[in-house]
Amino acid sequence: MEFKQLEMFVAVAEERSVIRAAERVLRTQPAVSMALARLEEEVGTRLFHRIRGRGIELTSIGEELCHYARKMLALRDEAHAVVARRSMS
Amino acid sequence: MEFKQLEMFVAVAEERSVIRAAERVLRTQPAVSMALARLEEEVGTRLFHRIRGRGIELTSIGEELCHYARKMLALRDEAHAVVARRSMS
DNA sequence: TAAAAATACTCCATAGGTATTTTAT
DNA sequence: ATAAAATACCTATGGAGTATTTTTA
Repeated sequence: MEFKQLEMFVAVAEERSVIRAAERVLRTQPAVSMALARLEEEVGTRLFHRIRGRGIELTSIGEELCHYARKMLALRDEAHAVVARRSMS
Repeated sequence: MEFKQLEMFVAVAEERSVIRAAERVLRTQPAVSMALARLEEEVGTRLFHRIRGRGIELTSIGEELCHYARKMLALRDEAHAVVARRSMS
């Protein structure tokens, strides 16, 4: 599990689309597609329902993971901010 | 910021030694040393006081980041556990 | 001179890009 | 026929190992 993966995962969850998520995170569609595959591989479960030609949306386990993903990303940002603030004062 | 880096960072903080941290996380001393350097580079601040020939210990900013690091790692583990539990039931 | 971290270097794994294929509508 | 995701293939970046150097006590 990597922060980069989590960013892509959350983007796909929110956009309900790999292509749009890819634009948002400034990567290509295959890069995002494979990142999801690796994440699912790692956790050993499907995180999305794929509807070919239509889109993609979270499974219920995916939704649960998505909550955690957001928390982790938020913590990372907060950590950055706190360190940045303290290091300049 | 990567989870791998955070694991190494916390290990060094707790062991107060790059060498011992490296053993603990099953990596080599230079690997850990460079991971710390990259993390410091990224956040733009010193996270440790180096006492050559003696050891290494957290700066006050390092301590603050260490709290966040532990939280992020704990969340990751919790996320794994939750997904694993739900995916088998 | 011993103990610990940093640096130099090399190599390899893999994340990511381009191109293409598959699948559902 | 279109739209979207998956797959194949290739390349380059950078993480990690071995060997060595630096530094302080």
